Amino acid sequence: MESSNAPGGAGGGRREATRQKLYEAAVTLIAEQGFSATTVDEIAERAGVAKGTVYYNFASKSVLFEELLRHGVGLLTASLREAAERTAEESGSKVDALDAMIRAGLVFIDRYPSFTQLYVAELWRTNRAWQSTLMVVRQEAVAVVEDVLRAGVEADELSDEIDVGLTASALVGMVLVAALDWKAFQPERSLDDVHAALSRLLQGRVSGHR
Amino acid sequence: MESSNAPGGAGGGRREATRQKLYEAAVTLIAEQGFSATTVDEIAERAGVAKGTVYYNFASKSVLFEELLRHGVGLLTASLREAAERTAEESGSKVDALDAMIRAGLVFIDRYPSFTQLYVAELWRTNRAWQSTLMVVRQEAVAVVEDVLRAGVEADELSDEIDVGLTASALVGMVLVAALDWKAFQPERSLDDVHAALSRLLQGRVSGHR
DNA sequence: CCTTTTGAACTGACTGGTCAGTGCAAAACC
DNA sequence: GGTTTTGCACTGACCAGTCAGTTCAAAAGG
Repeated sequence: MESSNAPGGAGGGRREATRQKLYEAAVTLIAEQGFSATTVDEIAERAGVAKGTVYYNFASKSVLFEELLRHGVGLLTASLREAAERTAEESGSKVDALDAMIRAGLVFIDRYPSFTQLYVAELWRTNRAWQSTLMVVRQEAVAVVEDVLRAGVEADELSDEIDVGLTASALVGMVLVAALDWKAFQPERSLDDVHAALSRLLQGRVSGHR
Repeated sequence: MESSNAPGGAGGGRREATRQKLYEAAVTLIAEQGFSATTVDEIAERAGVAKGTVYYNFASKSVLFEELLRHGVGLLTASLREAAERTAEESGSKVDALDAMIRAGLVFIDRYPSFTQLYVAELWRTNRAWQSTLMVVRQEAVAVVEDVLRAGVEADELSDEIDVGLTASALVGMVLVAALDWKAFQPERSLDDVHAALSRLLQGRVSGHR
């Protein structure tokens, strides 16, 4: 017996493929309608599986959502960290690293706009079942930015008067909102274009005549 | 909304008072749970009125929500515009005006955190009944920031290379996310403190050694 | 008296979750 | 090799509960 299942990690198991389909179906539906307005029947239908399959793969609707959150933010965090490290090797400049992370953030949002939207919509809610999951996962992502900021201060490349936590939040917000507006209202613009505008803002070349 | 009254347009009619109570009840519940997860019974109960009263005052749950959105963003827009105009009279500097608007934004979020949260959660959704309302109302608010940016470019106080629309989005995002994180994770910090950190970011005193 | 509110009962549609049963490919057996 | 068994993955009808919205007679309120 011992037939199918995924040994080490992401194999091509039938199970894993089904879960992936369910993630993809759930992410767009929940982004559009919100968690509560999205029914399990809809998710199953869009994924092309039966409702029972959803409950075979996930303990409940909430659990499906929580695992989806973890999955998505995991991708983002890895991408940010990779961008920061790659830049660190090449240039050593922390401002360059921040800039690279901004780009990585934009690339992520460009690829997974629905996930981003859903994440933003749920992040500041209180009293929800998955709130603790959300907090943990948020901290993981923000911490990557904070680390770079802190390193920048230590390298005397950034002012030591900055508030690391708040500045990290503000930078994340800047990218998040600009990117969501981009995808929502001007999807034809290029990523480079958007990146350039945000770079300018980051490097303080907005106020102060050039 | 959240706390006090400030009806904005009406005297102390009994009807208006009831609507106000319903707004206040709805805004916190929907911010916490989302629109779909919030029941009309809950809203009525928290407002201290009978369910029939909700339907006497609003055609439906959605209409209540839409009018709530209009009401809230109206307050924000007025506040932003007022801050910009007041600063314009006093100093004439557009950067000062932006700074004043940042503060006005923070004050608003400080006073109505639930409304802000609910607004963010709904803003980028698609295919929802109130989407057009939301777009209109968003544009009203962003336009205030854009106007100041444009004036700043014309006065040669800001670089003419900036992208007005995107920069406005980014600034709004910066304030929004920083403020929501502030209220959610460090509510004990003072508004001045947060404002100072954001001012620094606005004026590009982060990168570049002082 | 005319407007507003009450409060409880009712409906009809919808939803999360369940469960007995099916299909099928690898494993065990002869 | 051919047959039988095993159990994973999946199915979809079904159930018990929930909710938006309606109705209405009666009570405040002003």
